[in-house]
Amino acid sequence: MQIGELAERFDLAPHVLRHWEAMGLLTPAARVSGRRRYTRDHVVRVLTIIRAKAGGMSLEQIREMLGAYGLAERQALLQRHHAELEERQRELAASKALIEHLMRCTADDFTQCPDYRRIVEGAVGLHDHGQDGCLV
Amino acid sequence: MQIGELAERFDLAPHVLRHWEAMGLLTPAARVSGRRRYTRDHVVRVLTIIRAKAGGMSLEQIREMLGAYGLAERQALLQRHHAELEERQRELAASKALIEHLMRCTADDFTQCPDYRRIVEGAVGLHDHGQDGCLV
DNA sequence: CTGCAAGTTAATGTCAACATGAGGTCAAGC
DNA sequence: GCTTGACCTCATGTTGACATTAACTTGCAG
Repeated sequence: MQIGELAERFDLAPHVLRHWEAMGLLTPAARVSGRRRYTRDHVVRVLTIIRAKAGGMSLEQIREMLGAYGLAERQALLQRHHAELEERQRELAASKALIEHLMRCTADDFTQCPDYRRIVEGAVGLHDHGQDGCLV
Repeated sequence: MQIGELAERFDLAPHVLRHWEAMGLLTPAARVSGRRRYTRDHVVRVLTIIRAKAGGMSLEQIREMLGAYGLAERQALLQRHHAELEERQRELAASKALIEHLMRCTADDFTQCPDYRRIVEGAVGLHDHGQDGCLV
């Protein structure tokens, strides 16, 4: 398979695959008269990269993970990334809850809505260390 | 409240707040001898920005949302962003499932693990339009 | 043989979201 | 009155992940 076909399968531009290769994420198996030839393994690898990106990993992190051929090393990386994903899920859920509240809020300027302020102020440790109303 | 204090509350660098202001996300209420003075409203606004960013919105999107003072207009934006968040949640869940599988996989090179390949190939529409084993 | 589409490398451009640095202002304390 | 520290503006640098362009080669159709 040549670069164009592989790229099209995943709706990528060919230069993206070259870029990933330059970043050390992809290693083309062979060249036929200077052109990259990809195998089924590469398909799996590209999919892995795409999925990992969708999960918020940087190319650098993905490179590490793909480069970690030792079982133990890889599992440690996965462990870390799994924790990151859960953190992201929590953040997403919080943002979504906020948005859902805003969607129900009919105030014209939502930053004035008392419910909103309660939620948002509870979200971070904002325990009001300005002790009176004089927060000019 | 001055910029340093506000920034410190959210563990931000002051120049980030100035940047957000330059991008039209924040409008300082007043200047006292050239210096920005922030009110409680700004605290709410900063928190809103932070939460929105955590939810994956770009500064541009946030600017739009904060600028949309009409109820209807805002709700439309929120609707869209809510859908985006759900899409992200699905992606995150898929990535997490993949990682969880990888954590259980004891193969030395996980791209060779049949279970993994099944999952990953099912994930995208990869209905194998290379019709035989000759995918060189 | 002649195009022409699709491949190649290498260099450079883009974009968002800051980060950093230069050079200046201002109020408080000694 | 002089230093110190937090603030100011304006300009430029950085980073990550590509996108674009230029100049060239290759494989195949007609």
